[in-house]
Amino acid sequence: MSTPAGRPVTLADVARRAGTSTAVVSYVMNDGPRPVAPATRERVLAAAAELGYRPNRIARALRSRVTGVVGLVLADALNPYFGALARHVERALAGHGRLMLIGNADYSAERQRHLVERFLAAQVDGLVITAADADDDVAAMARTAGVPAAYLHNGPAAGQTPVVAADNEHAVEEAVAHLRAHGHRDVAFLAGPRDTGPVGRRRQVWRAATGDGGTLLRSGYSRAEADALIRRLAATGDVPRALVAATDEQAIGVLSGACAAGLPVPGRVAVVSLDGSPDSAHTAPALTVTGQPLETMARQAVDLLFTPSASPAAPRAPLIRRRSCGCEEPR
Amino acid sequence: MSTPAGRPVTLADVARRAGTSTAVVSYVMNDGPRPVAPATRERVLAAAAELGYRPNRIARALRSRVTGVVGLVLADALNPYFGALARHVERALAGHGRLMLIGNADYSAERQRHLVERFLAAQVDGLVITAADADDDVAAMARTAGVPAAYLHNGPAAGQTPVVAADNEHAVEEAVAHLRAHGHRDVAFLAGPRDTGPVGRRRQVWRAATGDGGTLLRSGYSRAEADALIRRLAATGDVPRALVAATDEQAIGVLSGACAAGLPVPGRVAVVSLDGSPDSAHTAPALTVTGQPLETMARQAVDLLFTPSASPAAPRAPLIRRRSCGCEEPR
DNA sequence: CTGAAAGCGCTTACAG
DNA sequence: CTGAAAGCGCTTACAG
Repeated sequence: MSTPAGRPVTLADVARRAGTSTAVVSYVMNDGPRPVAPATRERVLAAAAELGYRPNRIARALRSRVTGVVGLVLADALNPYFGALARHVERALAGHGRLMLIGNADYSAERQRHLVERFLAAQVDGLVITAADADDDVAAMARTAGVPAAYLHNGPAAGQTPVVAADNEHAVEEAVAHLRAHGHRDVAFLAGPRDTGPVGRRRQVWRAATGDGGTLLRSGYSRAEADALIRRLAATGDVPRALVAATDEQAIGVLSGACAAGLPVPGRVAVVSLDGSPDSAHTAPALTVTGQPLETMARQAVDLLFTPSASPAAPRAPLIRRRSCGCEEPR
Repeated sequence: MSTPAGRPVTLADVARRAGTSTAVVSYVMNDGPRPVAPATRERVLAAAAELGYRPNRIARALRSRVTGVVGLVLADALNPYFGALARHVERALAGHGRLMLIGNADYSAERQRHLVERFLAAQVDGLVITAADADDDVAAMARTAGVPAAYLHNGPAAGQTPVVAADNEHAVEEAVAHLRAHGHRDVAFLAGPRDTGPVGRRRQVWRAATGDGGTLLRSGYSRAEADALIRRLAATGDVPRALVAATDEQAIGVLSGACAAGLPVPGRVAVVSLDGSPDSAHTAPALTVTGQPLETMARQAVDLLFTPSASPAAPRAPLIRRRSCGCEEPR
């Protein structure tokens, strides 16, 4: 709706129509901070409705220094794990009445930095960062600007900013123990290219849990790269009998590579994955995973923005038994 | 960076330090609209750097009526098809120097309306909407507010707002023809619960292409529901020999259901899917799809915001031959 | 080429 | 309980 002039309706228009001041209109639109007489309130509400008044949040933000917007920097928006995390962050923010600005760093430290700069320029009320590069403590820029920030899933452990992540140690131990219970002495591990971040941590815990008893495999984090690795290994008969994949994307690549090479899962190679994003329940065969509590993680990170405190205890990722490990699938 | 007082650095601070006016500082920060003497420009730039000045985009937005932010309303952020679309929209917007506010409607008309309201209140410069409910022309609210909008993938055909979508007619015809070429006389179709939006259109085109020669199946749009359908059909031996799935999510559910039921794909049931999101290349087996040109679609929708015109021609979704239809996979 | 000043649409002390 | 007015940090005619 707009005034006859075609100009958007402002507070002043409503005040004029209701025969009162802009202060009073503001008080009724915001339910405070001063009381308003019921009769006046009614007049204001009626005027606002008649004119189709929609408050300008930008003007409000400039004056009150609260934009109602929080920025989320994602390492990789195309990865369903991060996609699910983003969805949960949006929902947690909606619970606080906040809108979400989202930006994708595509694993580039430079883009990550650029996004944080732009979000701060946009005067976000807070920043959630799933670090693309944990060596660059971009949250420090937020702190300097007085903007609360939290890392989610991955972030520099040494910095001042809290890092919310699942209990990866426990998850890896569960995964290895479960494959052992299926009778596998050697449990291989499919790691990323380098051992950084939470995925690097998973690799270390696996080594501690298996001693010298398992093969270390590496591939990029995409389905395509894990798929290619398995096909290559299949050509020489070197595919392990049991495997823990560092991420769901890699596990899904293992499944498609094994399928293409004619290697049955779990018969020829048993697989357990460590993310547990929603997708993992509907692969062929269904993936046994340690299910990261994404909703809890997202909520913890968002809550940290509004009530600053130390990093909360890392929530556990329970083992979800499905078919890929060798368990019978429930019907 | 901030002033000694701990207050954020403003244009006025920079002007004071550079010994000039705020107008001139604004001219150099924005490279216009008035010329500035080179020497003055240097002084301003130096002062800004020394103080760590970061322009307040909110203040700029209030004055200039340009926020630099565009809103994206998504029908379902957890669906990789929409996730990939969102990623492309973000990238296209970055090309125009815009940030992206994102909101998830979860297929609810009410939430979709609420998000558009909030985005308009946030004074977005434009709105891209993948409609959750094409019966409710929410873009009309944007038009009233003078904000450009475009529908992407799904939107009301009758409205004033352009709808960008792929050429679904051609895609379905290609899919059916390809399965026919593999020797299947009967080509079934897995549709959604109701025939609305582009997916409903696909169903109609399939019927036109097959006449009475194929079975119509229906399930919800989630992997889980398609998975359950196939298991149910398998129990009675009613799984078709060849199937076109309306969406990737359903096709992936078909794959996992068939795997669980011991039905080989493509041997027992050949599958072609109509989305072609990135995921579809790494399923087991890899999905043959008609690959929607998501990047082109996203770019078209975004460009429409900045240079209004009629809906562009629907880009085609080429058939991508992989394993699930019965083709040999390239090594 | 530069500066003084108005104004974008709100919120909020302050005075009544 | 209500109103007149200052001010958030910018941009941009306007005058010089």
